[in-house]
Amino acid sequence: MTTELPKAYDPALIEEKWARYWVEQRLFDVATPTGEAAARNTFTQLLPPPNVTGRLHMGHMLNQTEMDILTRWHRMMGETSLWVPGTDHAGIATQMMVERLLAAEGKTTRRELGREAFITRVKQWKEEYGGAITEQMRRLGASVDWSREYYTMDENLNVAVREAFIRLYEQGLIYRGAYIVNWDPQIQTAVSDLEVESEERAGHLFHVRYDLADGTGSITIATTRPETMLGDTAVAVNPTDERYTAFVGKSLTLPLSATGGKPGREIPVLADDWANPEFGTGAVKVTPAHDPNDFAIGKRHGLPAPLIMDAEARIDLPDSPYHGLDRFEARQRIVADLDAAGYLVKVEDHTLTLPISQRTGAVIEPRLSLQWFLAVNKEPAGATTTPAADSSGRGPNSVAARAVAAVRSPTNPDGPIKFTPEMYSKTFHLWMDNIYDWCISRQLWWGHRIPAWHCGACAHINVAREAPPACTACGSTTLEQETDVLDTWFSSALLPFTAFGWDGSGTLTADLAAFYPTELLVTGFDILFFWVARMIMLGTHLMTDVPLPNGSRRTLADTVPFRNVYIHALVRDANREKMSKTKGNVIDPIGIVEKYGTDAVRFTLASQASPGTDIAFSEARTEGNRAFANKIWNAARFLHMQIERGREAGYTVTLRLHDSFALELPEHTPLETRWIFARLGAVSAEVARALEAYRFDEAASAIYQFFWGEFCDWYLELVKLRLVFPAAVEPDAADAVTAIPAELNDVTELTLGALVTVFEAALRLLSPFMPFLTEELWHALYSQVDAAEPPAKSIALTRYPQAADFAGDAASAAAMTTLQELIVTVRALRKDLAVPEKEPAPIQIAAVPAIAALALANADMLARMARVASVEVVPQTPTGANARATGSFDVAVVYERQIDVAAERERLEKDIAKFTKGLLAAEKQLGSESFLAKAPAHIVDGLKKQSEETRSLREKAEAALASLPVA
RNA sequence: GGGCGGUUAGCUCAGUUGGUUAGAGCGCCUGCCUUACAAGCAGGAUGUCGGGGGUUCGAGUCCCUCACUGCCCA
Repeated sequence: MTTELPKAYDPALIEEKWARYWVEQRLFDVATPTGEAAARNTFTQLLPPPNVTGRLHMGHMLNQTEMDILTRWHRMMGETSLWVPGTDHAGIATQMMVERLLAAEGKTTRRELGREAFITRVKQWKEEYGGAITEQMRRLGASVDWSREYYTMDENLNVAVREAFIRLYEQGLIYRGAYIVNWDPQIQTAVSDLEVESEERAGHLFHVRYDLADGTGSITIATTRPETMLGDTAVAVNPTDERYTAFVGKSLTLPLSATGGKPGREIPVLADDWANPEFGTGAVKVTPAHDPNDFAIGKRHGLPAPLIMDAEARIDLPDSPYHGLDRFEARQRIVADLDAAGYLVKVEDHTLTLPISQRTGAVIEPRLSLQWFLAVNKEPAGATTTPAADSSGRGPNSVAARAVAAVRSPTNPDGPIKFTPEMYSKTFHLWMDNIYDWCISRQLWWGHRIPAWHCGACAHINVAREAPPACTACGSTTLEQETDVLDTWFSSALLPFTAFGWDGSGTLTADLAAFYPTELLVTGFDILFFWVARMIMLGTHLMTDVPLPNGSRRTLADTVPFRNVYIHALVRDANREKMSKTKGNVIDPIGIVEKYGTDAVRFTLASQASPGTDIAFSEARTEGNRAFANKIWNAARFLHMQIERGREAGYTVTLRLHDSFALELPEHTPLETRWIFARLGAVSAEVARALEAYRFDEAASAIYQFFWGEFCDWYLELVKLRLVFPAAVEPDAADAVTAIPAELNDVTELTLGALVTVFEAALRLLSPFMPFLTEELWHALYSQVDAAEPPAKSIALTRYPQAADFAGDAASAAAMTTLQELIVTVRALRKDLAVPEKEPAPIQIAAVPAIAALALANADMLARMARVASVEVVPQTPTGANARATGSFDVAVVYERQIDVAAERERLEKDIAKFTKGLLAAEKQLGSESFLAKAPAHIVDGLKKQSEETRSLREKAEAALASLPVA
């Protein structure tokens, strides 16, 4: 059965079909290798889990394209190539989405529904809609192992999260404490520092007078947040600030605090270095419960820290006239009242930097609250090595210290984890050097609940796997489970081992034995700290207990979650603007895919994915790459036609898949076929080199250049010379077949075989980049050649082309290059001479005997490619307007038509100027003693040779110019 | 304020440890509907490599400095 290829390439007709086929046939499922096979011929990657609520964006598509290219490449290189997909339960995002849903449908709230029912509702939502983003992944052809798909709220994750928590708690690394956290009043939870962005906004600096309690004077403070004065417990001035020295130790009466006949509250004036004499008035109010810096001051001076706002950031002081007001409303009222009471000294315009919640966009309210933290710099209890804290005071076995040791950098060359581009390791270390404890609790309902029970009697915290029957401290049975859940990133930090069955027991599962550490993590810079750093911290800490397959204890290098991290660029819009919903410049990858096809978009992303540079996504380039796909499509149609003709002429067309054919070419193999195999080998080597270095752009460009610039533009045109089928020679003649020499027949058959062999190999080369197109054409090709089944269920399961698969033939490659140069020169000359395109013209060539012979021997090639009527070798260099000189030959086109003298003059003068410039530079260097003495011989020789050549070219150009008629 | 990048053709970007006359795609100009492909073919134009200084026989590449620009952290 043969497959008819439609005339035009239409990705819509093929992509969905193959996407479905790959999933249904489970082609990329990986069985756990055991025994010998487990001995590390694996390539394993973990998909950075997209939020289950998410929709695919360009960043995902870039990430997945890169991961898929590598996965497919390693698979085709014969490795056990495993790519594990999954999704993240995304605590805040998911909870918000379901809350919005509830509001929209039934006008109920989470609280009205209750915790249990709400969670059930979230799970329902996930069942129904949570697959959207993985559906999109399937559409993109991601060659993942769907049988291993994870979800960070899966039951096994729950067990693992609990075990990890308990372990860290028992080691004294998890603790609970009252600290200032970033409070998001919209969703009413603490968020980590990483989840806070800062934004500059226009605001005011309010100068407020605080009077001394003894009435002897006043201090004016400056604040951007006057509403927090309700919680002031001091005013601080710098100890070196002479303006205020006399005030230190005295008491101030807090303005507006005298209410209902009660006297105003008194607060002390403190000396503290934090007060900046340069800023504002040099005196700052101190609100320990609502500002991180003030909190630190409060700690230093033992100040009380009264909370003045509730979880929604409304004033929460029942006795105050501001009770119940939103913080911004309270600000206005308080400023008005201060003004009315004469305390407001002045108001300045001031640009302030506001902390904004990344998830909700709400202004963060720093708030004192009880939270759970992971101590990152602390030595774990029971650590085996003696703590010898470094200068930073960080324990050598602390999670941060191990993570730092794990990442390779110029200062840490033995680190087992290598970052690409390397510069990110600097960023990583810089961040790690300043890291502080990670707030891991969230006041949400959706997430892994913290396994702790508070004793109602003695307040002891019981951390346990299951609800304990009684308090372990006092025996009371009044226990209440902690309501907080864990930060989403806590569970995703465990993924590199939970994905392979880690349950906290220290058991080495077969999957862990085979796949941990994973080989590579491909991700964006944005989650370097959120996720990458935390995986490294928890992996290097928790995996120490799991033995190696040989039973020995893991060293640092075996505990790391991955050995390589490739950080890719950000995809921006065509104008290099960051894509954002508010700007409305978000490019939906699915829309682009529908317009141009997945293959074209993948190829575009790959070809622009140069490390360290952001990608300005270009639709024009995508269009160009769709044209590339179309080009290949049409090359396939050409092949099919030739195979059909061959069959009609009685040939058997055999597709000899990477067997000896490409390596041992028969003696009568024509030049162009020797050349194309040599090129195929060289390109295969280049692609391998590029992919090893994550140079997707170079790999893509090498393949593009080969497929279009060499295979299509040259080889396909040249084989038309060879594919002379008996019926095609003289369709009417009865003796057509006998008119063809047997030798020529051999060449036809050989060329037909070479053509399909090269094309099939080129498809394999392209396949990781354009999996759909190549799958379609590969199957179609097998249906066209002799009836045998394809050697695999998919091109993705075949061998990747490698340099050693093809005959290298340097002599043929060089000869071909010379002929190409000759053809291009003749074409250009013909154009200058305005020879009509279809009119053949003779040429004259002067060159060394080998090149002259080459031209004569390949006159047929010249005829086909450059309409050369005949080749005449002449002893003397042709000069004049119809001649050109190159380093290898001089050639003239014999044609009488007058040329454009002015244009020719201009061209020659330009050439001469260029040659002269080059010559001058070369002569200057060659005339320098020190150059001759110090430069390596091959540079000197090369320059000499080149300058001789340039001199000769310049002479010829001058002669040509002189021979031009005077204008 | 601290840190890390970037500045190369009209646009988007390559350019390995310094080495011969700096490349690609897109766009642009000219001519072709050549039976695989007009989503194509052939030919062509275009750069004081951000400015200045230095090291070197030799600098787009290394160093200093300035300018502009982006990102991260305060």
